[in-house]
Amino acid sequence: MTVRQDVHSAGIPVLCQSCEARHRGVCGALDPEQLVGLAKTSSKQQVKPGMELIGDAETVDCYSNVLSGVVKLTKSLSDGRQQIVGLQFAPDFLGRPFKAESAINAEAATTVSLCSFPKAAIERMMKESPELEHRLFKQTLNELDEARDWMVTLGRKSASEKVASFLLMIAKNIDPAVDAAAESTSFDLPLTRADIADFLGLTIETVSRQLTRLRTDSVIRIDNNRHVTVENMSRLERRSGA
Amino acid sequence: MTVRQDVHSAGIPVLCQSCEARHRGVCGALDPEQLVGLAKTSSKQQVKPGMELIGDAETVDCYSNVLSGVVKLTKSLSDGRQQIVGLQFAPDFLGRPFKAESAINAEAATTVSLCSFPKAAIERMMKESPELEHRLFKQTLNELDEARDWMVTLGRKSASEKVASFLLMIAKNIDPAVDAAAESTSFDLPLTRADIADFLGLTIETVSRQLTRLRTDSVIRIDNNRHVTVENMSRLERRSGA
DNA sequence: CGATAGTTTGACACAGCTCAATAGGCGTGG
DNA sequence: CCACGCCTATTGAGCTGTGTCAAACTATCG
Repeated sequence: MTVRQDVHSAGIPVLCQSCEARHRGVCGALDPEQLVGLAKTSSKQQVKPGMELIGDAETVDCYSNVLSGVVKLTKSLSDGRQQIVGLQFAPDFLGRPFKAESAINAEAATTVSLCSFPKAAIERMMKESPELEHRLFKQTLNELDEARDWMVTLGRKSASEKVASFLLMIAKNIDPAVDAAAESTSFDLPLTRADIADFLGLTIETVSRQLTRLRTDSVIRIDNNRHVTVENMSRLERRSGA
Repeated sequence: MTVRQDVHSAGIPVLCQSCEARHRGVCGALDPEQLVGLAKTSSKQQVKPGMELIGDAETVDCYSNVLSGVVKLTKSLSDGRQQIVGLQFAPDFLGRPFKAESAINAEAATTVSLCSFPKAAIERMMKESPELEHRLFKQTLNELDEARDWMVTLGRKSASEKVASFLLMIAKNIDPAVDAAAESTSFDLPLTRADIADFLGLTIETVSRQLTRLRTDSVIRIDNNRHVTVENMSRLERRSGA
């Protein structure tokens, strides 16, 4: 994508010009002047898979935009059982407003690039600009809708339906254009089998068995453990239980 | 509770004067003038258990405050399997801002009293008063936190831990003062066994068995099927898996 | 007092878990 | 280029917790 220097990007920090968070994310709420102010204290960073971004019960002092990659939000029981309670893709906003301590863990599932700002800067800007708070509110409502969708999956679907639902969700996130009509799609799984298990409330073994079942039934193909090709979208959808 | 006509309630509609939603709910964001405006179009109503408040995929044209009782938010799969994805107590706000259609069902679990307003009135007021939107945002963040807590319960806890967690949650909601230190508490279950099963992703039978196990282990007592006395709060907590 | 809806209890089946062994992918170093 | 080791994923065998189906029990209300 070429960065055009036209009326729309006049006065916008270089950092932000081609940034997805400005187009579809929360930064879209800010005018050039505010962007400049924020860009002064913000910093881009690249994070390797497995790195912890926010620790449970840790004081959080920065918020971030996810620019690429996938972040997993997890919660754990005292004995180590873990559950993924959310996945964040670009250009999601990462952080829990109005709370000093995080109740969840955030960890890079893939290589992730982030744009981080000090907590205080965002909170000041939220007071000045109702539009920013409005955008964050809308994202939170979407996350709540997603969380509730997954509660149905966790509570009421069988293992094979869970795995099918997961693949569908990933396919739709990677390529928002795909739907049941599409013949086939293909993508890299952003999660390991262990992560998928933590996301679906299953064990690694069960996830693996269900994936091979989908493979032997030629609903999907799997290459190199990570690359999935959905051969037949509508059959996958029928297996998702929705 | 007597309604005092003092400086704090000057100009406030009679309807709102002793209303919990004005004290702890979203109406606290409104000034007397706005309350008067809203009260003109609002109406209190009483709803019997089992009544549907919002239908899935139905156009919603009113929002409500829950004034008493418990509302269950549910989602269903096409074959009838059902999952409760949220419970709302007074003074929660009921409704999904910025969306014409609801993706979930809302149903009275107990007798519920509501204060309802036209959707348009709230949305107009939200534009005028950032403080109102701010309160709704905060409630949504809390609901998201709760939803994620339950995802751990749904995905990773055993049936007995689920039932214990459910009893703890209800106890804390009925009497916010109780904690592990408290010797015992007692309350009426706002849900039937079938509802509890739908909430925990279990069957009626499993819920029943786990409740009798808690009873025979004298962690709780049950009278008339609905009234529960927690004999030993900390033992219940230990069984909840947290 | 019977009717109805909700709840409990029992016997059995099976989906998904556990433990254990094998296979495959990938980077390192010879 | 192959050999090795590490990590991740797959496959198998057996077990167990929870679901299923059916029957008995209880509360509530006309």
